[in-house]
Amino acid sequence: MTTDYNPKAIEKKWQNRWAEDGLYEVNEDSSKPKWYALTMFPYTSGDLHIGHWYAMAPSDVHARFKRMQGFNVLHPMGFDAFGLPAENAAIQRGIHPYKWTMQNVENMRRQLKSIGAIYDWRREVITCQPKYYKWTQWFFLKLYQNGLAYRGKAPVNWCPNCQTVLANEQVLGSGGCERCSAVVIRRDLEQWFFRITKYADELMQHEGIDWPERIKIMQNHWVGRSDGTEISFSLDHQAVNESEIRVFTTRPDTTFGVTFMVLAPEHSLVTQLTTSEKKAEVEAYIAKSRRLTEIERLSTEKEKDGVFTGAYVTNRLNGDKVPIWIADYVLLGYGTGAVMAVPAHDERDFAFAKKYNLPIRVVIAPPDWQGQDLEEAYIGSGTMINSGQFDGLSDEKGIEAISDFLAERGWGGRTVSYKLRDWLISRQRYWGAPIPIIYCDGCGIVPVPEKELPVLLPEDAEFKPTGESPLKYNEQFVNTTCPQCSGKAKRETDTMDTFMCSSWYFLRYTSPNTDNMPFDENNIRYWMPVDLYTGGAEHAVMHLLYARFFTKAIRDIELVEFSEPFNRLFNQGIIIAQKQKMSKSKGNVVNPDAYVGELGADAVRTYLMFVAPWEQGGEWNDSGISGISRWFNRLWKLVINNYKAKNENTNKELKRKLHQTIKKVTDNLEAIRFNTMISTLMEFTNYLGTIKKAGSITAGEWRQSVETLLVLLAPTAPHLTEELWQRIGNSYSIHNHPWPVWDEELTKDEVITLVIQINGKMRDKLLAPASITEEEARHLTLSRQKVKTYIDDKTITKFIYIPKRLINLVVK
RNA sequence: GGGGAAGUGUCGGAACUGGCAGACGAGCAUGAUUUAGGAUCAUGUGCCGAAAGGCGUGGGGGUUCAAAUCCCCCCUUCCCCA
Repeated sequence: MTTDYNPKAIEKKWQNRWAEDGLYEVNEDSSKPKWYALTMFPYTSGDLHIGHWYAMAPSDVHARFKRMQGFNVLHPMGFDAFGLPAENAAIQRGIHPYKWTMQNVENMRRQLKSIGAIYDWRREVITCQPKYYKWTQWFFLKLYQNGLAYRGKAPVNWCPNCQTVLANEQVLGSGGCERCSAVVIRRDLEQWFFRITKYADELMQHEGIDWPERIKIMQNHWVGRSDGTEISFSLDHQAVNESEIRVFTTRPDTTFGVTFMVLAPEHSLVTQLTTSEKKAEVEAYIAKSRRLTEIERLSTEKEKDGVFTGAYVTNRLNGDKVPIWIADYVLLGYGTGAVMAVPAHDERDFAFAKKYNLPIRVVIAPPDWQGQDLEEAYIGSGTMINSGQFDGLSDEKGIEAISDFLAERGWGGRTVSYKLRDWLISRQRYWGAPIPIIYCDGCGIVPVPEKELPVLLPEDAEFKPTGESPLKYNEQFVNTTCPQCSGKAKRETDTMDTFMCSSWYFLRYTSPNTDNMPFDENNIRYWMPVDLYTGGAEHAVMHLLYARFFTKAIRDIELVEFSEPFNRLFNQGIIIAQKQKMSKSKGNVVNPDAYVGELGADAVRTYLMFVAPWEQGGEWNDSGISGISRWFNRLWKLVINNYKAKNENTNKELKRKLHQTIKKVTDNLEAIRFNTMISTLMEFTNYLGTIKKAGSITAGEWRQSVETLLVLLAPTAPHLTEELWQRIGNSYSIHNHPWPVWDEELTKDEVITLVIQINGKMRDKLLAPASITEEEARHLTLSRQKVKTYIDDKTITKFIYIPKRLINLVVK
């Protein structure tokens, strides 16, 4: 039976067979080492594009490799199914979010199956299903009971178009909404928060986990720990109870240079402090700054402006009266919402002082400074001056000395500040997990009892084009009774940020059908933590930081025993087309289904891995994928057509090439270097091609070589190899075949090429046995005719010999 | 402005701890074969040069017997943050 390679037919055939046999069903098995290979689950957008393939196909290859190596491999798949687009579809097209989402799931599941991955669909997780979000709510209650969830008022990013709160990460650099681009404004709302800041320091520690350096750096920037000093300025004001205003600074050594103070416009003391003649001006300024986004306020492009409140504080170190200003470059949420301004030594303060003609007092002497006015802020180091008893100290020593001095007198001291803020999880939306909280006039905030979970989303919700949450107006949902006093009460109508759903889905895969707990303890102990987590780098600070926080939080609640969910993280790059990111508007979107239909899933999988290093991302190119197709066709014929041996002696070179190939393919897979792994397999195929023509190995060697090649290629091209495996008369399934091992001794070359350089330039080559000594090499080199013409009448001043590599003669 | 990654043929990309630059694939060229197909096979393909040879990894300098790889300065691109 010799037919042509027909990927369409064989792929369908084997996918059906594998599904029928449950070949990839995975169960806990303590007799095998486990391997948890996780790919970030996709959002239910409706269509599996080439970017999904780029994320999923290579990770499946790696998981299959581990499986063949004898690991019990969990490589699950599911759907991140809550989120705004489903709700927009409901508003625009009148289709219920659940229906829209599940239709998308159907389609994407079908497309996912065409990849030919080892997903065990019995373990599928869909976050919008009640059996899943019941446990999302349960975790909320656990966090609440343990003081890690709280309700608070806070200025939030509000998109007037979507009518919802956005996380900082969801606001574009331009200050627009991530989804609709409308200008985001600031607004105060009662919200639910998770106390992620409690874990700020632990989140900056990545010891013991193998993550890309740049992701760790990005997370640490996001947490933004800054060690500094808090300084109290005394306040004496009849309208205000407080007797001080505290500021945070990393430069307490410049405290004698403070010439004004700046408060955030939202600072709680501003209204009381403002004098009557300044009131109108201040109020106008506050109104103006409310319209600006945080990004705009902090932008270095924007000129710093502000308003004097008419009030003063006193600098305790030198008794100076310091005027209090407000300016929008100071944020309430960072530090104390107040900064001491030292124009001589801070760029922003300098610009501000120049603009409003405020004094500039130098307290750190710049090099060669003669007392003249500064042209610009001096932010470098130097000796303290104009600082009373601290004069003469270096700025470094001054930081210590002043901090200590303040601490002794109770005027402040060393402290730590973070950029990280608590995680705001409330969303004024329908399509998310409802926050399981009830508000009772008598009892206050009452958590929904566990036995009443899940708090279901009402099916009869009405989706208004205004975008307001339908839950708010659903009487049946809102009105309830208090679990404590049985009186009339109202439900929380906000739902949870979908990052909450994705903070624990990897736990659910271990026990997707456990119904009395979110997961089975034994299964968690068996599978977790994830051994290899792969996905896009765009999740560096959001999902990955939240998932780490969540894990640490439930560790402290004693639900799990580990601190880090993902041992090794790997970020794949982005697949582009025609030098650009793919997008519908550019019309350069590559549709994987079309290529799968024509050239096969195996070719698409292989091409995506071959095109470039996975972490780098690559450009889709039609002639590139046809190169893979050609290789498969050649391989097909090579294996199918009979081999005629013209030699009965075993071939040492073949054995060496075979073992070198096994070694390189294995090492490359382990290191996640798929492109070179594939080129190694191509080289071996080409080598077998020349062997076949010559008939230079025995029939037994031929069979062994072909079988090994198929096994090595099996993770990459699972359908093609299964078909050929069967056609050469081997038993089903190649995917249960153990991974080949190599013999290090057999990989070593017996004959080596020594490169001969003269003065560092390559002039000649020498074939020699690997066992050659330096003396022999020198002798052989000097007797070469070509070498003689170069050294001629010159003298050899140096003879460099690098065993098995080269000889370099330095001549004069 | 700060942080990170990267610059290698016509293109995607190889090159282990410094040791033959350009593996593998694409493209192109020539030839073979064929019931003109985006098939298959063979050969060639960094640049200059007739050749000998010389020059070549963004640019400039340095270390070294030897640099794509290490160090310093500069330029460009991309990503993240402000």
